[in-house]
Amino acid sequence: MRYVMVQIPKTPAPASPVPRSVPTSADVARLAGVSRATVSYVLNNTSAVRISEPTRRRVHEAAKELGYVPHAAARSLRAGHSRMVLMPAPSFPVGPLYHQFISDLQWELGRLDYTVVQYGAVGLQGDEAARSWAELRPVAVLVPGSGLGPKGVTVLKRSGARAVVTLGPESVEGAHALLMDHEAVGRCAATHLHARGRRRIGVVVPQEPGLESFSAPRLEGVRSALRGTAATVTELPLAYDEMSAARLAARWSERGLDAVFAYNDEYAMLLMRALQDEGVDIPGDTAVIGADDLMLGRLLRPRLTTVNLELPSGRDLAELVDRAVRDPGGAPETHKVLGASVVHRDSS
Amino acid sequence: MRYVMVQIPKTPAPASPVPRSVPTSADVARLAGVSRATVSYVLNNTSAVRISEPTRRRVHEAAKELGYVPHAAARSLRAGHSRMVLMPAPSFPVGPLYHQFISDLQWELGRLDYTVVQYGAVGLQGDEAARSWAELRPVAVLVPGSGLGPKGVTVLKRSGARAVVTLGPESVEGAHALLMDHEAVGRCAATHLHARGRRRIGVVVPQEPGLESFSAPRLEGVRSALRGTAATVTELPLAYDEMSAARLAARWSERGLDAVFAYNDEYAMLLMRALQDEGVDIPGDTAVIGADDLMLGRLLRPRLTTVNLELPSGRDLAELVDRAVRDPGGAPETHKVLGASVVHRDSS
DNA sequence: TTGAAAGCGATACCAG
DNA sequence: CTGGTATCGCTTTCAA
Repeated sequence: MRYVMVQIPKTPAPASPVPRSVPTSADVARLAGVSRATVSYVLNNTSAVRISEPTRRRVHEAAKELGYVPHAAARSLRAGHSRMVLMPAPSFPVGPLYHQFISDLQWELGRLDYTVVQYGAVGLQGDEAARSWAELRPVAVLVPGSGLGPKGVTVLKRSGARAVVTLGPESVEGAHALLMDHEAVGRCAATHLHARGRRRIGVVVPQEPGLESFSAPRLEGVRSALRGTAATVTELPLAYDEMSAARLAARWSERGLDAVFAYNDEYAMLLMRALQDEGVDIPGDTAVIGADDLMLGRLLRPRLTTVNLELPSGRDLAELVDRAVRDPGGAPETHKVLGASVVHRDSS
Repeated sequence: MRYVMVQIPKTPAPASPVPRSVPTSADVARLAGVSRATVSYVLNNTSAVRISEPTRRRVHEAAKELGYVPHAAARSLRAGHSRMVLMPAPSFPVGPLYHQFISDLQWELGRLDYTVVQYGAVGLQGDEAARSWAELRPVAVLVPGSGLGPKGVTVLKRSGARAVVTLGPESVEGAHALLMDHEAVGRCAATHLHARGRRRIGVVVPQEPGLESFSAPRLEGVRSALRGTAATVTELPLAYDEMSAARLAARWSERGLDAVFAYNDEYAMLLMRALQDEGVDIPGDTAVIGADDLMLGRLLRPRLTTVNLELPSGRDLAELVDRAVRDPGGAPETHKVLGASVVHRDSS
């Protein structure tokens, strides 16, 4: 049942009259009795020009009185460039790890005097999306996931973006790349399980949309790590709810799996609980390993073994962006930025 | 230890030459052999004017050849308004609930032809921040949390924002408000615990910064629900790590608490595990209740009792925004938008 | 020390 | 049907 918003009756609303028009620097100039140029000089503290103290005061007072706020679009139009770093808002559900990363990044870019803008470009696909980003004339674009093609990169560069950085599984021609090597996550998990004697290995693949670009390489990583061994790999579709987990667990013994890599800790916890409820002994009958090293994984019993992922520091990425902006001609850099390492606990 | 980005050696980079200048509609006009006006008509499908088919083709071809992308800032400068809905990126860590809400909202506003932009204004405080938002001349501003004062609202309105909506614990003069009544969450939890005979009630208060604006009202809600009863309320500071939880649990018996409301499910899970490790029986010795109704709370044993929060639908909020934009003179609406209800499981 | 004016890119009015 | 042109708000050169 959908929750319905309930309006609270209002005390006689003053309904503050909408100001007829937004004050411009011309209004400030008029009120202060100076020219627009002078206003600009004063408000921007232009050092190339000296303005008398009385004039400065008059301008500042006029600006305050009118509630003047400069118009960013007009300014950057005139300047011919902006310091906006655009980031399409990720369409997939992000975990705390990624959220922390974004926050850091915003902070660090802020320190370098960039302005970070997350753009909600829902509904547009690939090059369409790139076009709509280009309309904002950002100085740099940071694209998470794998939605950008070489064509999109060209569009962005042609429209003045001095740096295009992708943050995903593969690098794109012409753009800097932060390679999130999700295959390494799968390899890491698989190697661990194999080393501990497991041979019939299941891999959970979330059914939630938007996660394929992570789950597919993780699965492929498992496959590649086990290639040439006697171990088998079984794909296990799983939705993020208890029913789906129960269904999977109910027929567990039929599959004869002795280990499972569960995509991440959340799916791992879900599945582990369902298996335990079915009487499967963990890690005796089946080993379970997750990924992301969530705090909560340590709370289950047995404590969950996991693959710890280390994202690049926001600072490093901010510096990469800044470097690229300053030297747009430079060769695209490609960095591997997923430190994957097993944290062995009790579930494997 | 900080993970260091490793650069991968590049094959001889073609270092695509930066295009000398960004194509404008004038360039398109020149190439197509028409005037800028005609270009504008063609590319915007202006219906008030008929352009011959051959001309249209020439314009489209020229635009494609040059990779022309219109300049959003110039356009909105000329138009005198934009359809940008600005949302300061929340500074607090957001859960899956909130993330889903934002996604929905973006989608729904997109359907109404608005463009949602999350603005990373880290480091600025209150009215400073409002000023920097106003520079972007958004048509509407959606402010999560409690960082906006009446003064900020005025600044935004003066600079042309036709709707200002706050999404937080209290309403602000002049702005529409979506009241997230976190006190209700605390009241809900406290009432439940009290009804089940608990009298010495602890309330977890996270030590992580940025959460005060949620935790304080939740605590106050507990207090107000128990006012006039014999029950006592004890504040329990807790950081989100196992050590902190263990420390708290170690001295649990001294406190003689028979119930705890743990801020949310994550803190509840953390604390519950620590208590169990100390031999505290749940719910026998101490009842535990969380909030947010996370999937993972159902995985612990005993299953975690929680307060389910229902956020408004993105669609409702999108419609509120649209309504406000169309009728900026209308009285500010105030809606209560947190449906809080106890989900009773086994930990209480 | 201050002011006049050009121009950033796109659009819409009014003539032709 | 198409082209000139004024205009949005701001910065910055050049003159005064």
